[in-house]
Amino acid sequence: MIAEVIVDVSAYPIDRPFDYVVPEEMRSVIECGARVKVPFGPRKVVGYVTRLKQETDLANSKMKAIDELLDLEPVLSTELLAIAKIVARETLSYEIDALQVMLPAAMRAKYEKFITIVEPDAIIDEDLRNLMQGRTRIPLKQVTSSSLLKMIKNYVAQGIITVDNSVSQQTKVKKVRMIHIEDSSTLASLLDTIPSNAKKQIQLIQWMKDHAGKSMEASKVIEASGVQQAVLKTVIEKGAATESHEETYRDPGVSQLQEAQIPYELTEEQQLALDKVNAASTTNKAETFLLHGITGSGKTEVYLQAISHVLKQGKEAIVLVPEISLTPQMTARFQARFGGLVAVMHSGLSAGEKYDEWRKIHRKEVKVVVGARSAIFAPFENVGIIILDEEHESTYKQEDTPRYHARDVAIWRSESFHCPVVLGSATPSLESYARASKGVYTLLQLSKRAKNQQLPAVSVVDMREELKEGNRSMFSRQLADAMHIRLEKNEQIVLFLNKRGFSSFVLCRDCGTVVECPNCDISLTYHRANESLKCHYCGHEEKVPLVCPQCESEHIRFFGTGTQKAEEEIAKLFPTARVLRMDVDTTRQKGAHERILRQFSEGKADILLGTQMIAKGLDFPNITLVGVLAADTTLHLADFRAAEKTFQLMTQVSGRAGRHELAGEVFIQTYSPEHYAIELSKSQHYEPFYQLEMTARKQYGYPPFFYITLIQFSHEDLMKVVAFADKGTTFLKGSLSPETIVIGPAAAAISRVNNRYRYQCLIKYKKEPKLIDTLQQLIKMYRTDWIKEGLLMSVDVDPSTIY
DNA sequence: AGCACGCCGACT
DNA sequence: GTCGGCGTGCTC
Repeated sequence: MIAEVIVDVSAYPIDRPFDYVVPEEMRSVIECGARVKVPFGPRKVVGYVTRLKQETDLANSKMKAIDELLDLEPVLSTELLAIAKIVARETLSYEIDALQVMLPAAMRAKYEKFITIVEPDAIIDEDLRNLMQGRTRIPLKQVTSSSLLKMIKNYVAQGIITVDNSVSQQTKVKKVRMIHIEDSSTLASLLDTIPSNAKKQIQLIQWMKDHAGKSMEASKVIEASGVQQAVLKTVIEKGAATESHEETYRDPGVSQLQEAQIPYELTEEQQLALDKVNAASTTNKAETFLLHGITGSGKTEVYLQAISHVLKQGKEAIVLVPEISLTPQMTARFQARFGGLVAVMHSGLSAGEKYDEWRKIHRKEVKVVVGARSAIFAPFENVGIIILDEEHESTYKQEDTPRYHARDVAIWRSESFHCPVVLGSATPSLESYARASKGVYTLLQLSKRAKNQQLPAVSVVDMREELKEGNRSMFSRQLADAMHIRLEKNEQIVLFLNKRGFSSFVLCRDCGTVVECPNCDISLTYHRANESLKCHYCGHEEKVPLVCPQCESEHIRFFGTGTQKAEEEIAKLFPTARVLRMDVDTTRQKGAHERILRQFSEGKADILLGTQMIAKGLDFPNITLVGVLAADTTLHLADFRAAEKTFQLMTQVSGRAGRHELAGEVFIQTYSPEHYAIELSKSQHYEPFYQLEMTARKQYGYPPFFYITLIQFSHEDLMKVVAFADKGTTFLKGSLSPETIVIGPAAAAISRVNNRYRYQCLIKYKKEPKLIDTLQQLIKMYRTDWIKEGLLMSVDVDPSTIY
């Protein structure tokens, strides 16, 4: 028997299956999708079995045998193996990368070199003896001094020391010590043998008699009986109980926010949508739905009931949410409805916790997974429905290899399982809405709010007028007045600002110099907390200059507005208001999101001030006012999705107000009130925005009218990057169809990051059968020659941003 | 990607 | 003379 193995080496010539002989003893147990340890060249690596066969063209003499079978139960189903092939092909990534992305990071192999002393007596050196401390095998990386390293090399040559490579897994299954208490008669007779001065032992056995025959965790026994660890140990040795180590799951802690468990009564629209989705799941139809529902229209309830429906058929459900730690309310709702059947997967979990959640899915102990992007690869084998909430979110596109889009993977998987996909959004991506309009997806509309509340009244405030009237503050008079009223009424306010930090940049008013990052072509951001300037691209940090570095003028000051600056201004204007700030700086700690949101939900603050992350999912009854401090920030980005992003953001943020009994009001402050993305977010009407934006996309040749692929080049040397970008672009132009448009090369919007110059080239096409092939050739040239000259090149099919 | 093999300069 | 620099080529 021969196994085709994809080995854990990300390199161009290695990106193909290698044949290995399956040793006799593995033949009855080995399966596709299992991990194996194999010899590869002079070393050992982990690989994935992708096929088992009897024949090979390869000379028998070349073939080696599998070293070790790592999984008796395969970690990847044949379905996921097939999906990995599709992902690798469509995103032009290595198959091994596509396979690895499907598994929790904790399962990835760890490679470490070790040195082993074969002849301890031959080692005379004092330093080496000290380092070894009597051990015969230590990791090579513990040897730090170069003189010792040299010496070891010598010993290796003489055969006194050997170097070996260990391939281990980072995976650790958490074990707990369980105590199994004997029956009461055993305990009673044991009690007679305990000397009367051993009071603690007697106390423990007495306690055990009340719990005779039971099994419980050692820590619980110690806590409940009130004795020390040592006493327990002695008593066990005397035969009062037995102990064992059992597997357990780490407890990531369930969100505190709870919701009603009973399904809500559906509105007519919701029921209609649900019926259509249920019909598809009942008849095993791979149909993609676009559930377009305005904010507060109760999309989640439709998801929940559609999931109930598939669970009743004995199938599983995958639910994707943009980034789950942002919406603890969402998870809480799923857990309240489906209880222990839910696994949660998001970036806030530790590697061990993720691994445990993965194992619950793999063992089919849960039926529903709620998670961020990578949860699309949940190892279920009988999926009945896949849901992507907020389908327009760009976080569904992975920004590094494999650059897959969860929406695409969802549709591929739905075809394997013959199950429906539900894409839900109040502001669908133009691509999805266009597909729904063409009938590729089935459009489901929810046009009314579920509890029949009014949409909030949205006002657009022209900040140019404010400036003219002499108001230089970042709060317009209208917004400030509205805030005063809410504060008096003890209602809550959400303020949205799309920028963290204190202010966007530092500018000299005499010579116009903006302080820029020395490594990147971007201005630095002022951070109040440590009086520093930070680069958000490379992490460069420096002290705030007191005088202009160019002209030495003292008239150097901060411009623009960040969340920290806003917080300060609020303190000045509304001294009594209690403010919570939520941005990447205040939420870096684990659980900080939940803590801030809980504080706000418990009414411990009047104002929640935050960036992007507060736009989604907040659902608190007492929020009646939403203010967008600067709507323009996303509008003028050099990206074709800028208008769409702005409209989506405005609509999402506005949707936070007045979701319950109290009516909501929204103020959008902007310097471009006439822009259609802002103008139309006032009414929250998606359709007119869609029509206008489609006209613009058509005119400029962007998605959904054209597909796009972005090639990025970067090099430390400006001349070299230009030369390579030119070479690449010329090649593409010559190889692709004449109808395909190749734009560039041009300098990227941020033309230098981390001291590397960046150029890019954009391919636009409606139909390009040669695309994948041509890109493969380009990548081959890069991998074989260009990379050696220090060039970095990336290919992004269907990029989320070209900026 | 790693790792071994192999062919030329500066040191004990 | 040897140590070690990194160019070249291979991995079932």
